Amino acid sequence: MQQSNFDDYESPAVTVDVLVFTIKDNKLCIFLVKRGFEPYKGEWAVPGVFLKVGESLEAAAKRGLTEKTGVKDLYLEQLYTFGDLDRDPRARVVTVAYFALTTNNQLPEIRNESVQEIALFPVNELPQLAFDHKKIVQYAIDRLRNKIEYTNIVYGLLSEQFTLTDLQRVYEIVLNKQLDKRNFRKRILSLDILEPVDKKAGGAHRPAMLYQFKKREPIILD
Amino acid sequence: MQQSNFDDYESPAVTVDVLVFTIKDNKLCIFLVKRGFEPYKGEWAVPGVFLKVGESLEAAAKRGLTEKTGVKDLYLEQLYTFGDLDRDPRARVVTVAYFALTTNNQLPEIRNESVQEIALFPVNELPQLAFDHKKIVQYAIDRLRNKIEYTNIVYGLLSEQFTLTDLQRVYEIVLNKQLDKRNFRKRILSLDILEPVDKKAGGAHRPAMLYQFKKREPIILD
DNA sequence: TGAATAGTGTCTTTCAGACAATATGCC
DNA sequence: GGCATATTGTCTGAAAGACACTATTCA
Repeated sequence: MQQSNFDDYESPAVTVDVLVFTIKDNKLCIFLVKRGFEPYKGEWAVPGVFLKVGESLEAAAKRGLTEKTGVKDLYLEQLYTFGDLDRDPRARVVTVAYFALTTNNQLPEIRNESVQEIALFPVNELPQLAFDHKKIVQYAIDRLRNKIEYTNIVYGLLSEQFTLTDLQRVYEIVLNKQLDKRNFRKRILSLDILEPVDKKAGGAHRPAMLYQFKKREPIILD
Repeated sequence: MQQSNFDDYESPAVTVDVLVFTIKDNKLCIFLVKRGFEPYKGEWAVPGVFLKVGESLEAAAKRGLTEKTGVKDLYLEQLYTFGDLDRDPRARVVTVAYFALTTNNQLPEIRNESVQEIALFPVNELPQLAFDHKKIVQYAIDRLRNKIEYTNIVYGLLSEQFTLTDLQRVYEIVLNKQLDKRNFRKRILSLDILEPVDKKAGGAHRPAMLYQFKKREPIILD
């Protein structure tokens, strides 16, 4: 970045989109909003906000979360920046996409006139999406599937205490495949990122040991 | 992204910075430019350009490569988007960083008045850098070191034909550690991404088999 | 005591890593 | 023949994957 005269250039607009994932009814779901304005009015889209000049990217992502979905995130990470020319029919818009994981799968009240409706969609049953949002969602799912293999970010999809069966179920839902119970437990416990809480879960049958993450912050494993 | 009135928002400026890596004198090096304008006039920086409204991010990255360093890239990938508030003392600037790999380590003529000088620096002997570019360079090096472990992008640092010793040397330079010759060859050949060219390299002693990549395009291994 | 879930161990295969001797071409 | 580089295989330990039975609690 060298040029010193800013006025020589017309700037593209910058937005920050947030892909919020959660688990509901044993499905990996994403928060989407139904647009209240043109373009794509009435269509479903990933929630997003315009970046303000006095606001960091991450702050904008958190604002988008709160303003549009009411969700407080547990895990937030920058995904990718999408800047194709024809993404937005109105003008040139570059969007910095973030993805977030949360255990809060309650739908908030709509707090913004730009949004007609908010809903959770299973990622396998997505509606038609505005802009290039289908591509962005798929990119995020791929990232999530990769990243739970070598980090501990799955904590963002679990309440503080959980059984190993709960944990395995989350992995199976995200990866969309079944895992062997013994191998899963062997591997997870060998990572040394969990600690038993020594309480038992109440339930209809044999209670399971409860665990929690030693640290609920991102760790790269191995 | 919902708001439909663009004029409600003042846009941050958007730049695209390009981190071009190559190997010279058995060192991993990066192209840097000495700035011709304030701020940071006379300091070294990563080459970059303002994103034009009618230009895709990748096109801007390629333009930056050519305008500032004359390099034609072999491999180009988006790195990360940096948007801290205080990155640029003049105004709010969001930069989308790309990193590129090339075998061309010739210094081009300076073709742009915003650049006083162009030079290659070994990544272990970096000068003081303008803006937050030190952080960005480190981020790119980390990405490169990770990514040559599970992709074939090292092809961007090698001429079309090379010996296994050449290839091993590149890995050792990038990773900054020595590798066992037998294990390296075993692993690389088992990946099935190389093919022998059946010529021999001229040299002072026993000639080595020449290889080339079956495909010189990004592949994720395993 | 039956139903449902929790919890556990062995064997095999694969991959990474340590390690050194022989082969070839050129001078 | 001497030198410099190329090329090759075995052993060991660790991790991943296939696979099935026992233990515990509650109704």
